[in-house]
Amino acid sequence: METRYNPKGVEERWQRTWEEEGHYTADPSAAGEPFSIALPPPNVTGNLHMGHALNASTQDVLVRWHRMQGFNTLWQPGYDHASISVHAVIERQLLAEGTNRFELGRDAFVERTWRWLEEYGGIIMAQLRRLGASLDYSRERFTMDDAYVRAVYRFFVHLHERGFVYRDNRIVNWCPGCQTSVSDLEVAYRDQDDALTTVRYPLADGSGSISIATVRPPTILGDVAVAVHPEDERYRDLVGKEAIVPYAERRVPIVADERVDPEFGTGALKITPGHDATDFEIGRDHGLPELTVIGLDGRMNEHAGDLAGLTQPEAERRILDWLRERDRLEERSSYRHSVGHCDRSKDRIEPLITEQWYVDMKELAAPAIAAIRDGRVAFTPRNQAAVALDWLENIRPWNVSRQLWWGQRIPAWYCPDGHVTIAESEPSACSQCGGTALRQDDDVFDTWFSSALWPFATLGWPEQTPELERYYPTDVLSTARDIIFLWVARMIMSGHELTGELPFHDVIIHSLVLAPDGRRMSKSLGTGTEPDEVIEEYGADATRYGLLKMSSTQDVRFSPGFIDEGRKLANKLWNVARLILANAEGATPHARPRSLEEQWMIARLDAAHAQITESIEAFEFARLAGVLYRTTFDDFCDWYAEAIKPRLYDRDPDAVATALALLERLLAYLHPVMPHVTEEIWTALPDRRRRLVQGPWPKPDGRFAETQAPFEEIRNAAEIFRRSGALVELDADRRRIFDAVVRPDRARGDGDPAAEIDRLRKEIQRAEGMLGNERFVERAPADVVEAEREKLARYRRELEALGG
RNA sequence: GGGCGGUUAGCUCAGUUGGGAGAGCGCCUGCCUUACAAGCAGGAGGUCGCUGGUUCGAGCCCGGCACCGCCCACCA
Repeated sequence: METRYNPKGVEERWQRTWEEEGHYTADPSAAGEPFSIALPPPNVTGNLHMGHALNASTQDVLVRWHRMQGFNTLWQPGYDHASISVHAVIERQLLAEGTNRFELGRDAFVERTWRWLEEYGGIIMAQLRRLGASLDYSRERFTMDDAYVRAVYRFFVHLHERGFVYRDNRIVNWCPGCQTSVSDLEVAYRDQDDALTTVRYPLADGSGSISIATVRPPTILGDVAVAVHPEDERYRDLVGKEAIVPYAERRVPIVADERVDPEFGTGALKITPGHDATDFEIGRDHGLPELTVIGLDGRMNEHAGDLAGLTQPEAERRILDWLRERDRLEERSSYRHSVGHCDRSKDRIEPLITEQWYVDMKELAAPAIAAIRDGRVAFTPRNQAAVALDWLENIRPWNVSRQLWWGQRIPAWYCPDGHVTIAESEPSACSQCGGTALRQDDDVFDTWFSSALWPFATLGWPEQTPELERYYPTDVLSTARDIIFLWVARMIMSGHELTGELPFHDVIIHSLVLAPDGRRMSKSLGTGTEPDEVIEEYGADATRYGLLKMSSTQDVRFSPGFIDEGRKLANKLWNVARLILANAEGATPHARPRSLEEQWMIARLDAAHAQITESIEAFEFARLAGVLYRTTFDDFCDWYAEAIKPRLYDRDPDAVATALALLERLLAYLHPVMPHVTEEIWTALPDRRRRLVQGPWPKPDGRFAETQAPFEEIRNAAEIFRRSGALVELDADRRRIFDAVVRPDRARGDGDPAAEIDRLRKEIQRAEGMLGNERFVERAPADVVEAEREKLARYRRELEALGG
């Protein structure tokens, strides 16, 4: 064995072995309590980023831990088809080839996407393997699998039968780049400087004018009204009159509406229902027409008169010139406001009125709200539940249609008479008139419409498969904060609605990994660090450990320091194993822990067992990593291994056998976090009949809890010795451990006893002060007071030992 | 506008019912010690953001303020 642990070959070899031997493969017919997690499906085109790696590490701890305890585990992998992201990639290619999807045609486009995915998609599973994620790779699912599409259709038909599905002309967030609508949740608002233009609208009766501020002059052509606040004294007299829209020279009513902010601009608002969400609402309430002057391509459309066909900046120039010539341009000022951009393409969102499919979610939200409220779905950290609840309680209709080609095409068919038939498979005739010339809807579903079914559609729903029977509901869902609404809330709703059960009972919201400078990790900003690079440099075990250590807060800056800590831990473990194994030849398998340090180490492992169990059950992975580090470094290596070293060199059979037994336990505890190095060492232990990956998970011994106190004495004595060089009275047994660990020849011994005496006197003063305070003794908890008494006694003993 | 989180050592972060300020990295000193120099031993370094309050006692609980990050929301 080499003196340094080198993870490279080791990790790759074990990853292959575990998978080939089928340790990850779930068998619904096998014994054991089920434990299952559905991996949040990464985008099929995506690369593993730090957030994925962190999330996979935490899930793998849970999965491996349960597997070692004999649970029948399934960690379900798969991909999301990510319709809009994939579109962006393919369309960029087409653009480079001087064509576009419309020239190519729908069938060819979809065909090309499939081919491209076969070649370039699906690299994340390879990256997850490299991390050591124990997913059942044989069960990979895709949201575009035939069976999965059938589940999506069933979902839609079900919602339709329940009466929740409808079509409507509403204002949507239109992305001109992607040529589709996107949901509110996929619009990112960014501050941007624009010009605020104040324009005079003449009153129709010639009695004057009303000034209105806008950041988008081209939309003036779509104005159908002017609105003021009903309480606004300045304009009270104008309500009910008419104004003339500039350029269009159209007469429109002046209405009163409370949604107008009298403080903003001039206090008068132009109403453009076709191009602004608020205006749309106001327009509907006042029964105003809905006029669209900008087309799906972002250019002025046929309703824009002589401006038709122009781009918006061109139209804006023409309108401004027109206004200037007639002295209706009152003011142009710089104005900073937030503007919506498409999350995917970064194009500026164009609010437009289009016909879309909607799902009324109110009834579906109610059971989800109840489940979160009463804890049947518990969030960790707890406060994230409030975030989900707030959204669910104010839930709005879900626009589920997208004007894209890559995705599950909406199963709605139109007959020439305009009737709509919704069915799970292509109908032969219109459900209303029996017409047979049917045409399927062109749109596909919002990507999240299919991911909402992930925990059960991957298991074969709506078929009653053995997998569904055995592994559903799943146990835990682990994901990042940014998709609580998009995904988590919707899974809860759809799961309850379709399966009658909640899809999981725990939701873990893990930290967001930021770049070292505190910004979001992003390839385009050059602030990203790829997990692959980190694994290459430090190894998968170290990476897993480091990521878990980073997982405790809401946001965390990526720092290699934690990964390096993991590398140290793996190396330490490797070397202490070498120490024990180098002296283990011919060791008897019977472990008889006789000495104090052996018993103490068992007690420490018992304590670790309890802490490990608590941390994992509470999903406190950073704490788990800390416990493992301290148990390995401080307890096992610095104290126990040092103390037994002389006996190991003497090949004391009991010491060797005990050391092997304890190492075995330590390896098991570390395995969920650092599977590779632990399995590698495990295999070198004598008489291995099974893989560590299959357990067993060690049980606490429980016999030696009382050994902790005398061992503390030794540690305290060593502490004093190191600080002051003063020798401390110990009995022979304790003296032996003390000598083995402290090694006087190594310690400097030139400490200052006077300083230590000073320190102890201060401590004694403090403790005496507390214990002398009547209110403390009366009011503080009894165990706290007792602990102080013990400390005081100890300090006094130590002081005495120093001759102070 | 509403909500969530953060502010502790030079850096990244722990700190579990309020009771002796911690870890890793970095820095300084001494060691190639028969597992490990990716190591060992020792050390320096902090008014726990500011400010009131509760308490015998506050990094922790309550009020206010400042700054940072994120989420939600129809400000033209």
